[in-house]
Amino acid sequence: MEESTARANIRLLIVDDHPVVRVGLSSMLRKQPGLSVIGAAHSGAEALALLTQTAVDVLLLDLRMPKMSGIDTLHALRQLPDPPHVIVLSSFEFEEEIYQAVEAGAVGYLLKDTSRTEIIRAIYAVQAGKTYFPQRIAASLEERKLRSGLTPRELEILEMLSKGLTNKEIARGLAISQYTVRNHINRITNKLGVSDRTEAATVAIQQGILIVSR
Amino acid sequence: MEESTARANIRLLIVDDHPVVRVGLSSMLRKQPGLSVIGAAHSGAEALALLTQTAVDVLLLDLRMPKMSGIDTLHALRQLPDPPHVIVLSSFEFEEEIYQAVEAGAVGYLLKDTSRTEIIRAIYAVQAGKTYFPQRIAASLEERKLRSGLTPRELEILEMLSKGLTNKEIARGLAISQYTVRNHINRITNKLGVSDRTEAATVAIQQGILIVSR
DNA sequence: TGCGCAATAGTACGGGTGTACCATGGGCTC
DNA sequence: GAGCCCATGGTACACCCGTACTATTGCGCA
Repeated sequence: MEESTARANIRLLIVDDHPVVRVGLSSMLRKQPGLSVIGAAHSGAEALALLTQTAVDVLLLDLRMPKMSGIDTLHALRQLPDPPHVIVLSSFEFEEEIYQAVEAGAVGYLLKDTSRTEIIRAIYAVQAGKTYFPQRIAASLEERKLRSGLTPRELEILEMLSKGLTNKEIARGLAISQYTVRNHINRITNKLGVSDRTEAATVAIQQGILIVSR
Repeated sequence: MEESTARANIRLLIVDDHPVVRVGLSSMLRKQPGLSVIGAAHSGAEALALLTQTAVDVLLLDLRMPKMSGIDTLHALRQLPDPPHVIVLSSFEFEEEIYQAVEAGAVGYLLKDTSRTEIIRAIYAVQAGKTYFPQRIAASLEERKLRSGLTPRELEILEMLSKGLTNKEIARGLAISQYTVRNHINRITNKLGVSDRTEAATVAIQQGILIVSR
């Protein structure tokens, strides 16, 4: 909780492992009346440490960071008594990533190619308790599951298939029949509108249905 | 050509579609003695227009931009009478991308999570006619082809296979025999150390051998 | 209670895939 | 010219895959 009347400023914390982005965001936001950038952390851990000492209203969080990812940080933030509103920053639009971030508690999402005005708009929106997603993303967040339409089981099999496992191997791994696996894969390729398992794997990666870990 | 004695400053041009990055780089570099940021373009086209009017020594170029990509911009730059030294900027380390950039004439490469000091070091290096690549990347640039070891033909087939084409379809597309295609694929899976065409596709995407266009 | 859906398992069949070979010709280098 | 790699084409064989069905079970929702 915070003193409600004595302060007009929204206190911001920037978390990004890229110096360029930290400097860029700070420069963009620090002289904006109504906002005050109280810090810029280079890691989720540093941000959490800062948050134990200082109250923060809105946190701008990079998703892709080494060691502790943005998603990890989001999970940790939820343990705090009075967590800030988190706007997630990402360089590319990777739907699975956005989806995970929202599940983990993010209330806003911005691509890094967003204008100063829109960033500020997003900050005010989330501070007011609203969510802020670019229209296209708001729609795709709803439609994402429907779009792929894959069931949990199908996603599981899709992931195994993309690793080069045969139907038999997948069947063994899941303790089901190879025929069932084949049926699942048949539904997967139908739903994705692709011709075979190979294309299913690449399309799934492209669409962010599958996350490739490097 | 440029007046050789009257100027000590290295003239920089920043090209990035992300306002955050433009502001960040400008802030980082503009007050550095010896450097002078003469502009920040949001597209390759804008940069090329600027270059017809002003001489630039070093160009900091984002690879991933809408419409005209960094690679496209590099190709266009090579047509200029006195092209600047280009340092390529990227958010992620995608080897195929770096490789293409180098082929297209980039002499330096920086991840966007690079420190101010290292960025400045890179600028001075390329201005002096040297190349600048983080050590790991310099090594991988050499080893990349060896690591995958794929021939041009194999890469071509790998790309087609990842789109779900069958051996016959690939054969038809390339006007060769399906047996030849199968032999190529056999060599591809052997070289990549994978079990089948599906895993070959996903591994190739992971390693940046294949670029997924969204 | 009944309907729909997900997950399961199966059969039948045609065609694709992967492996292990062998073989030839073109181009490049020593 | 010999040696090497690349691309090409082929045979034989075992196995995998994709499609088209059918069918059963269990869960959740109306």
